[in-house]
Amino acid sequence: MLSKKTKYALHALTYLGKHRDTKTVLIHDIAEEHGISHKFLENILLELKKAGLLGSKKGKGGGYYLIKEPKDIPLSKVIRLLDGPIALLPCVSINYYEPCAECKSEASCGIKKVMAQVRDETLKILENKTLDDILTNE
Amino acid sequence: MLSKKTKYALHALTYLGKHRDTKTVLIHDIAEEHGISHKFLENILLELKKAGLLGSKKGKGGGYYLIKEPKDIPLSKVIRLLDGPIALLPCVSINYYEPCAECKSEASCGIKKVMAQVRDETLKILENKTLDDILTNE
DNA sequence: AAGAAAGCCTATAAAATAAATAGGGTTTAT
DNA sequence: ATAAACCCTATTTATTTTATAGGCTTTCTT
Repeated sequence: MLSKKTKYALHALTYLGKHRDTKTVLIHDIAEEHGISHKFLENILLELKKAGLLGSKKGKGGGYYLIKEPKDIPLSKVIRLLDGPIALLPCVSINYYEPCAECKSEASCGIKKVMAQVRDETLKILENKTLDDILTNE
Repeated sequence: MLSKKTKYALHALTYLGKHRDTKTVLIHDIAEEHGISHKFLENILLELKKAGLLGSKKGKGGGYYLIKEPKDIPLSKVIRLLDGPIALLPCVSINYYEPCAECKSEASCGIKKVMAQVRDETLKILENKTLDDILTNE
C-alpha cells in the first residue's frame, strides 16, 4: 500500500493539474480541500519541488504550480520519490538496492529471480500510468 | 516492499518445496538455513498452515510439509496472507476495502480509477507467478 | 520602510506498525 | 514417562510513518 505521503502527493498533483490556468496554488487550499494537515503537506510539496515536478513562488501572492506536463509525470516517479523502492525486495531494487540478510546466494536465489521479473512487469505498469490518466478520469 | 514476514514465508515455502521427498521439515532447520529467529518463523508457518498451504505433524518426529502443488501457490496468495492488500490504496482493495478519509467522492476520483487499473494489472502478475516459478529458478 | 503573506528548512514528538521474544499448552514417538 | 515438536496468545522492542513545531527568508502591498 502507498503511504499517506504518496497518496497526499497524488491528490496535490491532481489539484495542481486541475488548476494549471491559475498562476499559483496555495498549500492551504489543497490541504483544506482534502482535510490534510497543512504542515504535513508542506513537507510533501517541498519534496516534489526538489524533485523537479513543481515550481514555487515565495512571498505574498506566492504558491506552487506544476512545471511538467501531466503526461510526463508517471506514477513510478511519485512513488519512488516518497515511498522508495517499487521492487518487492531490496535485492532487486534498481534505485534502492540492498542485499537480503537471510539470502545465502543471490546468484542462485529463485525468489530474487522471480521478484526481478515482477519488478520489471510492475514498472511497465507504473511508468505508463501518469498524472494525465488521473486527470482525464476525474 | 514486502515485509520480513512475507519474505521469510517465501523462503520457508521454497525450502519446503525443495524437500517434498522427505515427510516433514523442522521449523528449526528452515530457521537455521536462513539465520531467522525460530520463534518468529514459527508464527509465520502457523499462518501458512491455517491458510491451507501447509500441513503439519505434531510431536516427536513431526514438522511441516507442503500440501499444495507449488504451481498452485501464487505469490498473490502469500502476500495477501502476510502483508495484506495488493492494491496500492485501501479504496481499491478487493479483500481489504476501506474508504480513504481525504477523498471527497469515490465515484469521481481519478486516483481511485487509475489505481483500480493498476491493481488489476498487478494482480495478473502476482497470480501468475507461483512457488513453482521460484523453485525452477533455484 | 514596514508589515503581512507565503514558501523554506530542520528538528522533534507522537502514533502506528512490524519484528521479535516469551512461555506455557498439547500432541506423539519411543 | 519423557523428550521432541508443533500450537497458541500475549507482550515487548524496534522501526517507520505521521504529524507538529518554530524560526528563517522572500516578496508583495501600502
